[in-house]
Amino acid sequence: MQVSCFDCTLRACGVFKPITRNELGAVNDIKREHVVLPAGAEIIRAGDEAPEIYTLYSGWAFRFKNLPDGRRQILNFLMPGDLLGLQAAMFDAAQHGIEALTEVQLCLLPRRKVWALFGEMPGLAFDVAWLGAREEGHVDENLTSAGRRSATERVAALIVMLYKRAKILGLVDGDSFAFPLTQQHVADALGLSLVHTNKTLARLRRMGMFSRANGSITVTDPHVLARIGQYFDEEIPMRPLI
Amino acid sequence: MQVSCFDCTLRACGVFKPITRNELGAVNDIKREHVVLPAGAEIIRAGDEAPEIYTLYSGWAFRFKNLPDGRRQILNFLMPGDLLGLQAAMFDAAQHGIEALTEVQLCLLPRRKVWALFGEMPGLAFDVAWLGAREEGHVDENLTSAGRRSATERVAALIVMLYKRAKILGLVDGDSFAFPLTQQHVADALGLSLVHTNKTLARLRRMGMFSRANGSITVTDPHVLARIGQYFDEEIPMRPLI
DNA sequence: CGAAACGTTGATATCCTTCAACATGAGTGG
DNA sequence: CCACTCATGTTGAAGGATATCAACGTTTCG
Repeated sequence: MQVSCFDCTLRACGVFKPITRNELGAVNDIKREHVVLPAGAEIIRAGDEAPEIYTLYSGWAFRFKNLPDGRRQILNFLMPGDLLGLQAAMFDAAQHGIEALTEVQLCLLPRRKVWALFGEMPGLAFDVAWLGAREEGHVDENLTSAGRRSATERVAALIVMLYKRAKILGLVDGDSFAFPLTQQHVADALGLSLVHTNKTLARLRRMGMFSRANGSITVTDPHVLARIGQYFDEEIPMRPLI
Repeated sequence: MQVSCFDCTLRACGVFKPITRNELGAVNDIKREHVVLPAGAEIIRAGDEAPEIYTLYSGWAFRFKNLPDGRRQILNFLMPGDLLGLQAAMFDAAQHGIEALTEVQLCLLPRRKVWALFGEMPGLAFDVAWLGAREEGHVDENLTSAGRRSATERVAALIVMLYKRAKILGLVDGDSFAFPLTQQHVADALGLSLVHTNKTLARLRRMGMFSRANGSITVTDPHVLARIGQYFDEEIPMRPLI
């Protein structure tokens, strides 16, 4: 199990922008525990007061909102290197839930200490804000899907988006990567019914856009899928530009 | 025209959390220009490189994305006290546009100086991150509308949301406030067609939920409208909790 | 083996979109 | 002052995309 931030394999693979040894030490100092939770675990519950902040070290999770009658909207997916609970920690109560999609390893960063870090390590404060802005960008894209893309476009755009993120993290092998979402997750992320999601996935599969086997997905041609999904992002660079 | 941050009428009306005289001085030092733009002006264009950051001093604006074929999704509305262009300034190019909904007054905060401020005034760095998190919360809510609410619920939720924000800003008189959106804006924010938006608005109006006159909207009963819209927020406090 | 979660498929219903036409009001130039 | 245009709002009819309902298949796992 991961212990010291100095040995962090995430950092080694270039997920984070380089930071100074001082900054890394400061992060290492405030990191409290290394938590492991199983798939399906609730990491943050809507309404939680004073939730903590975590770095997702391994595994996938998702952020979501529920309407009073139980309808669920997934807001965005979280992958290694993402910060969990930042928005929630800023307010007096979490406005959303976060649930683990796979087994996850989390690095606990007590909120008070993160705020304290703002004063001591301004570079890290910037990085925290940057991670928040990147997450907002993902939500923006998902809102554009739910609001203005057809079912086929939504599914295609979602798969490409996840593919690109997985690729950056080095999780893509050939053109395959582990895909832990059920069709219900896809439906709740895209604002579609389960049945229609199933039929849309089947259509794209029959078109040869992707294939699935033992929990993995293989994307035949990311560019074609991006065109179908009307999805064109400008590669967000890892290193914030100051 | 507004000149000094020390005289800022926004600050006087309690929109911002109190900051120290030092912090205020620092903000005042980096503030460059006071810009006035007419309704419809593009404040930030998607693809802009190195856009600046602004505080919206007066007026309304909105943030949006376009698909290649022109379909438009409005991501969130911006009201006085909001920070414009923060997300865009963090990356190498803006992933969205920002357009003025009414005539707007903007306070220009050069991005480089804002980043410099992170080092000198950690309290302000926190506030910037907090404003970003609040905006993300608005996008979350809009995504939940587009993905999981019916047309009637979406319209109701949008009106209540804007009502509550306007109320906090002191823009609500009785239960009326200036409402500069066209039905096309409402449609693009909610992911509905213009025609269906019109009919849904008409239905809610006939139900007596609200009325309109010379650019203003009057909400009959915010609580009823919130119930129709399945919209229940916990009042986000002005002052961040550290 | 049985149960539970997940996936698939067809039939039917409905919400929302699209198309088309017209109404209203503001601004503009003759 | 009128004619004109353009943006915006309104309404009805028809079509289509997506939801809902129902049933069954498949996989996983205790």
